[in-house]
Amino acid sequence: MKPTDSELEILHVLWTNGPSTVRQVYDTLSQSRDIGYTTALKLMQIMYEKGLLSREEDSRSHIYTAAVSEEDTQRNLVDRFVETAFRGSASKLVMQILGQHKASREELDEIKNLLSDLNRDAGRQDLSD
Amino acid sequence: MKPTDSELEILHVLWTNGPSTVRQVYDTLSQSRDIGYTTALKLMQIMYEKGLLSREEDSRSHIYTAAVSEEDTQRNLVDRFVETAFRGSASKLVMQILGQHKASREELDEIKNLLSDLNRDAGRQDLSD
DNA sequence: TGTTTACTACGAAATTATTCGTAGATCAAT
DNA sequence: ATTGATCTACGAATAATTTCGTAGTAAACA
Repeated sequence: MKPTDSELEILHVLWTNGPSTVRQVYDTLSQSRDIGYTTALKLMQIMYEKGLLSREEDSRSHIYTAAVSEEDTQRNLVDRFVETAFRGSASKLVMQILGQHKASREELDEIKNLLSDLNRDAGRQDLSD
Repeated sequence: MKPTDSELEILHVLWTNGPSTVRQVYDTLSQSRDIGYTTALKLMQIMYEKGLLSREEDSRSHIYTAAVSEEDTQRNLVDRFVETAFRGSASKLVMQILGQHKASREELDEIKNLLSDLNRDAGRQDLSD
C-alpha cells in the first residue's frame, strides 16, 4: 500500500498527535495548508477503506488511528524511492544527501558511529549494486 | 518541476544511453515493461513541452536529449522526498537506509570517507533539524 | 421544543497521469 | 509511381488523486 502525499500528511498528524478525530486532524492540517473540512474527512474515509487507518465508531465523531507504523511506512517509501529515483542504488542516495550537507555535526557523528558498527560485521552485508 | 515515475524512466534511459530517438527509447523501455510505442512517444512529447527534454527535429525521427541533469533531478527529488516522507529530517532518512544494510562494504567505506571529510570542516555545517 | 451546530456519508467535479488509436506525412524499396 | 513501413501529431478514453457541495442525522442549547 503506497500512501499518496496527502495521505502521508494525515499519517504524520496521527503519528505525532496520536488517535484523533477528523476535526483535530483538520485543525492541525489547516494550519499548514489550505484544505476544507470535508476534504480531510473524505481522505480519512478512503484511508480507512484502504486499511491505512482504523477507527472507533463509538461516539458520534469517530476516532481515527494510524493502522500502519511510521517505520514500516518509511521503509516502504524508501525502497520505492531508491528504486525509481536511484535505480536501486541506496548508497548513491546516501552519498547524494551527505554531499548536500543536510545533516548537523551531531547527526554526522551519529551516522559515523552507526557505520562503524555496520563495518564491524560487514561479512554478511547485502550487495545492493 | 517534478518528473512523474514514467518520466523518470525515460530520463534514465536518456541519461544512460545518451541522445536517442523515440524508437530507441521505446526498445529499451519495452524490455523492462509493457508499453506501447505511441505511449512512449506521447510521454516524450509532453516532456519536451515541459522542458524536461530537448530535441533535434532535423531528421524525420527526432532525436531527444535530457534537458535536466541526473544530479539536479536527484537533488530535487531527494529534497522533496525528505520533506514529504521524513518531515525534513535528512539524517533520519540516512539512518533508515544504513540500518537496512542496503549498501555493500565497499560502499560503506566510501561513505565513511566522505563523512570524515565532512567532519573535518564541520564548522559551517547546515543544521537541518 | 425548535433552532443552530457539528458530524458522517456520498456523489461528483476538477486535475493530473497514463494509455493508445487513428490520421496524415515521409521515406525506402520495389 | 505504388506499396509498405515508420514517423509525428493529436484527440480522447481511462484511471488515480484531490477537492468540495449537499443531504441527512445527532447533539447541544436557548
